Amino acid sequence: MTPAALKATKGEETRAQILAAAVEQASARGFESLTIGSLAERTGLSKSGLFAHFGSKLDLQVAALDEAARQFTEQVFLPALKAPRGLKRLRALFENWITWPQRARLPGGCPIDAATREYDHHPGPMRDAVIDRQRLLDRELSKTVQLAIDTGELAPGTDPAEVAFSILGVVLVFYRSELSLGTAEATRRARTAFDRLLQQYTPR
Amino acid sequence: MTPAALKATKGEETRAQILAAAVEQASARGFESLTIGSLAERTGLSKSGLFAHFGSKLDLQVAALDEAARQFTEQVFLPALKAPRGLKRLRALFENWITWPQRARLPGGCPIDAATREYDHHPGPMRDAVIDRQRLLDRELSKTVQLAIDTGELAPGTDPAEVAFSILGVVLVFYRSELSLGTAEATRRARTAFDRLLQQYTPR
DNA sequence: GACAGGCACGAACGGTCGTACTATTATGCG
DNA sequence: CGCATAATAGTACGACCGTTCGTGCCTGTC
Repeated sequence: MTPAALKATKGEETRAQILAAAVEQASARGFESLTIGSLAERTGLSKSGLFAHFGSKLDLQVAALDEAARQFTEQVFLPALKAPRGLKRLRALFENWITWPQRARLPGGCPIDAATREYDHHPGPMRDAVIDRQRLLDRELSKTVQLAIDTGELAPGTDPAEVAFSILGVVLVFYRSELSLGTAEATRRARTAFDRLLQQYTPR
Repeated sequence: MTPAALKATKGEETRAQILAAAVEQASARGFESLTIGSLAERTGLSKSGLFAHFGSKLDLQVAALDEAARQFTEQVFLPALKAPRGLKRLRALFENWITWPQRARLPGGCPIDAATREYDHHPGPMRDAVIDRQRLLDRELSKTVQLAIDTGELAPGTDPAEVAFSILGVVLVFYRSELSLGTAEATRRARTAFDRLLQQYTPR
């Protein structure tokens, strides 16, 4: 009926709701916690009814990871593209990144962070998907850094991958410290670390 | 019999073996994967025989976390104390830290890293233990940084907690990048990031 | 009004989970 | 040695796991 969702059949809508719940749960308790039963209860479906939307539990997990990545792209990466290329865009990306879990109502923190740790050393489709995402992220982050070099805001000769590596470090320690330091304090520290990091690479 | 383990009864020995296996498994698949059955098979005990060593699964998990922390202290922190206080000790600590999983034959990476992500947002004894460990680590790391300020190797007025925060970030991104970049490349990048970080705070 | 498809349901399966209980074996001390 | 006790095995339980299967409700089409 609604013009924006012309092709959304009933089934697709239900599937989307399931995946939304799945991402939320994965954020809090990890992708391994995505059991058919618990998700069925959460969404008000029967186990078999929910199961029918995916061929297997593994497919469900992969779909949930894809959905999480989609949300990340949509809410973190794409909005940053509105900022002018260079440092401003890099800063916007960083800000979107560390505020994403709160904005997206993912109380358990970044689900992709969770997935990475869960499947890093666990061969299978989930690990493959996780590594792909990680490499993609690295590449996009490096590109964003490169643009800041091109604009002259970062020193020429700067290794974009090196900067991307360190930025990811700041994001990870932010996520980790949020609980022990509190969000406000962790945010403050993360911004300071980010600023000092960039300052290192700015031309004098 | 052995003079070093005078008071080690049979049961304590078995318990130690169980915990060693548990830490190894937790490193690879997380503490939530520590099931009675799988550990019993791993150690050649029966389910009930293994279970008798701990009152519950939760106790087993907590004991495994304690054991992992003990190993970390023993193999990462204490050896660094042999280095003279200041930058040398800080560097030794960092080096021990990022090489620990390999040296300790923990193919799944740092088990405490795993535990932190698993229980960050999951109230209960495991989370309490994890947060305690994290705060303890922060404190010890900050102290080590402070010593490098005292020796004049880092600039006076440096905030030790700020430096500790960033160092932890480098360690985390190292762990994460090990798989996608390979250990050699990740180690190289981590060392570079660590050096540049310290350089920021060295008196000119 | 008959029919077809998409969707969800309930019941049941073999399996593993954590955890009680009881029984059996191993150990270490006098 | 003999015996108390510690250590392990055996068995059974209810709960939940992922999955399969048969069934019925809706909705839209001829």
